[in-house]
Amino acid sequence: MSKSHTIAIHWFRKGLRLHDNPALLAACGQATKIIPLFILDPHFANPGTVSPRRYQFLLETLSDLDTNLREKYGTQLYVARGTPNDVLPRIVSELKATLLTFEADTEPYARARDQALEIEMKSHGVKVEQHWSHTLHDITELANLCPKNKPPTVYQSFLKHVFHKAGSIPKPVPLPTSIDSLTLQEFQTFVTNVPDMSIEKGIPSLEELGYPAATPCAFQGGETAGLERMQSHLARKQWIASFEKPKTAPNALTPSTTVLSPYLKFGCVSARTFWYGLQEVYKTHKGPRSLPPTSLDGQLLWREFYYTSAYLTANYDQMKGNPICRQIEWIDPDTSIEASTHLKAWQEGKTGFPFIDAIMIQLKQEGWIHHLARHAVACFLTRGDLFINWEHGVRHFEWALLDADWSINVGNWMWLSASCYFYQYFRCYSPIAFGKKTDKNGDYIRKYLPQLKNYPKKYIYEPWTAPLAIQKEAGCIIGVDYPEPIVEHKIVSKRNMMWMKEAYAKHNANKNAGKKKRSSSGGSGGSGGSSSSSSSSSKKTKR
DNA sequence: TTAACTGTTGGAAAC
DNA sequence: TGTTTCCAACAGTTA
Repeated sequence: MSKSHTIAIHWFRKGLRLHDNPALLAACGQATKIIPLFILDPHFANPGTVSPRRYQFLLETLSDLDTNLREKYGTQLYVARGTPNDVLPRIVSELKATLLTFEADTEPYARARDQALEIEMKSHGVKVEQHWSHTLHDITELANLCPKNKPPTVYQSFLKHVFHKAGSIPKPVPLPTSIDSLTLQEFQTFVTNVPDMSIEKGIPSLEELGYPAATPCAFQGGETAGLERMQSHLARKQWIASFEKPKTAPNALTPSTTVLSPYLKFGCVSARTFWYGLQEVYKTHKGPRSLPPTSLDGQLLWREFYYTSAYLTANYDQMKGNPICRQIEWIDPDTSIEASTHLKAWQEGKTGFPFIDAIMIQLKQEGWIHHLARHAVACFLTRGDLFINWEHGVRHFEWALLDADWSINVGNWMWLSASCYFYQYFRCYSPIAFGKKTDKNGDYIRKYLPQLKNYPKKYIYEPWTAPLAIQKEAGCIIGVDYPEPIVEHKIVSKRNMMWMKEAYAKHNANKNAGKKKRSSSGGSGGSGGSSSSSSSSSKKTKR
């Protein structure tokens, strides 16, 4: 079979795997020589926006990919430093490559980057091929199926009217049979004009990127570790078939869910491979299975839901100018000293509520917390207790989580803050009661807040209520060795519900005013006018 | 148009 | 110890 290209570059971004990688396979099918390339973009290689934990996970993933390319295909991963839109045109023209393949990406930064790149590549006479393999379906296809191209906000109707109309989910593609590449020496004889990309340096260490040295982590990055994790869970057929997310514990000492999210985020594990693995278990398992939304395949469907919603929503990651987001007058940490202190206490796990603080410490140490733990701390930061804008929560999670996924993270924050998708603001997580349901003894708190480990279980969730004698006996004085609670939950949560009620009333008033205006002006056709204008007048004083 | 129904995962008290 | 009931009551969908 003759191939129409001599040299192709397969650019790894997400999709950091060899299995089910249609873009890589397309490169192998069309070109004689393939350059597997990763680019360390300074936009991401940045201690301010990516935690050391997640960067370590990424570097482990790159290292695993490199090893697999060497051992299975006799090639390697080439790692360049620089901005992709600068690096790629230079490499392409040095190597005289005529094909560039990569996996499609829906995030705004990636969309803008890829669009500019595609134009640039065309001017070099390079064919660009994007393949959809990060999600179950091509997100643009799902977006096109959305009625009036409106972002979905209700899961069940998304499934009914959008997802189930998209046809069957593409089957994972096979591994490449071979990947013929260039040796580093050959590569370097081609690439003579780009010394600053440091390709010969290979995969960097954390220190090279300005991070502290790597430390042991519960979750090892990479396709190999990800597939092993997936397989070991798929082998527990009864557990897989009966899985119901709301029934798993946020404060289990070993994770009560799969922790495949970091691997799905980086594409170490293919969502489709996991999907079909699950379907195989459901098919062969005797007895009933749980169903979406709470089942494991239901979790993958949530992912499609948020990706589609994010793709169709302008200004998705902010409140202002975001058409699906309630406009709420949150207390601003930039102008309120108290709110800024509160935000900092929340980030550092020093709120004085052990359940909240233990979660925030686990997040910092391990880079992963259970979904319901995310609920508890997100509710606490926003409508539950501190009444701080969810955007601050997004930013902290975006920095700290191994699985930080823009579409899902932002969506969950809007959900929890009752800004979109979920509106029952009077249902509020208690920072004291919620954790007790699954951990009466407070073992989770004892693990992550060792200063409290000797507290009697009666007081472990609210240590400030313990008599001084007991505090002394436990070796931890509240206000000295562990903070006093920064707010009185009962009082602020009631106050916040009132504020939420006001914000909702205002929203409805604006909506109705908009309706009236439209009907009186004779329905001039122009849609979506309701986005702005809610927060203008009448400033409440909140401090 | 209206009204009933539904929405992945609440808390606290009563049984 | 586990299940039921009340609390106070929103938005989006469907009949």
